[in-house]
Amino acid sequence: MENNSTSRLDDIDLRLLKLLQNNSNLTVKELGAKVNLSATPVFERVKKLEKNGFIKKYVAVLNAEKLDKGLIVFCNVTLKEHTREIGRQFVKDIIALKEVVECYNISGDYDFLLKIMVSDMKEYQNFVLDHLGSIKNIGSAHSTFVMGEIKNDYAVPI
Amino acid sequence: MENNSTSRLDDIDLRLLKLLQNNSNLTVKELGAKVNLSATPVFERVKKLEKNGFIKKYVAVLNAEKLDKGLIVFCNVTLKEHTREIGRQFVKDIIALKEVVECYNISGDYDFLLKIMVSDMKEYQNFVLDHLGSIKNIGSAHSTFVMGEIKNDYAVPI
DNA sequence: AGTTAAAAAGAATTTTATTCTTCAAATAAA
DNA sequence: TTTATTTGAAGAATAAAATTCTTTTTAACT
Repeated sequence: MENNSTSRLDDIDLRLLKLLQNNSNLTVKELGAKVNLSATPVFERVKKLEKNGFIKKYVAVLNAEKLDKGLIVFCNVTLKEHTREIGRQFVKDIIALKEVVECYNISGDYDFLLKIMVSDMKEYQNFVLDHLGSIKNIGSAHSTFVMGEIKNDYAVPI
Repeated sequence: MENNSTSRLDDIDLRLLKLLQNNSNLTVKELGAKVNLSATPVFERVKKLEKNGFIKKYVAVLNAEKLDKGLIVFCNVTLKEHTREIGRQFVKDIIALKEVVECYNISGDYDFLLKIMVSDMKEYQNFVLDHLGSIKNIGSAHSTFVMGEIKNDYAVPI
């Protein structure tokens, strides 16, 4: 079992994380030039950051518009009942819907916040009627449409 | 200027995109094994996907909890006035706030939806008082706290 | 069938990641 | 203050990957 005390981050580790969450294709040599180290220590630091779970994975960020998923909708939903079993089933159902790219259990008037990506209004309508609508125990659903994306870093603010 | 007609995606391209948005560290050889091609055509296809803008960038996904940014807050805000100039200034101010990792211009009762990442309630309070509070022309702000993250793919549903 | 263009494969090359060994600095013990 | 001991970094050597180049196959068209 890994202990947190084995992995204290110094300033250089943080700078490496910041650089990598903006561009993970930087070579260890390029990273080294930015943090004033040679390739080897950079390599070892990055491997350690991966091993200790600070870096979860490496992914390609795709262009949603070019892939015809340009309409983002936030959907607030409430459940009719709040038993553990009903919550569990809802979560299971939601995870199966590929259009739902994020889902959070939230405080306030609603129980869950979903972020949904589709091509357009028509596809969203179909999604609600065919998929969301058939999930059991949804009490209410309130959709908010994204008119413009101002900022999306895909980054933890460190 | 690139034209869309120059870049029609076939089934293999789509499979490559799906694979890469889950794990961009797969080698061209590994990708090839999954789509039944050798390294070279996979390499050429991926380069083309990058060049044509289907792949925006490659990033490391960090562990927010381990980096002490485990509290996610969605904040709905309205502006007092809706002139172009006031909107422009708000956007400029928001972009400068590193805690705001996403920002959308939305339909409905509010004007903007912000996704904010901080360590805990105390830090959120400070963020609201010191940063959000000092932005001009905010009419109202309504915070929704994330109690649990159910799903977060960082992926376009293709 | 024969010609041409596009896509794929395989070999060759270059670049990068990875490992290994050595060195220097910092820390702890004496 | 000196002497071990550990830690982090550097540089060289190696392995693996990306990238390029050439050849072959496939598919479309005449």
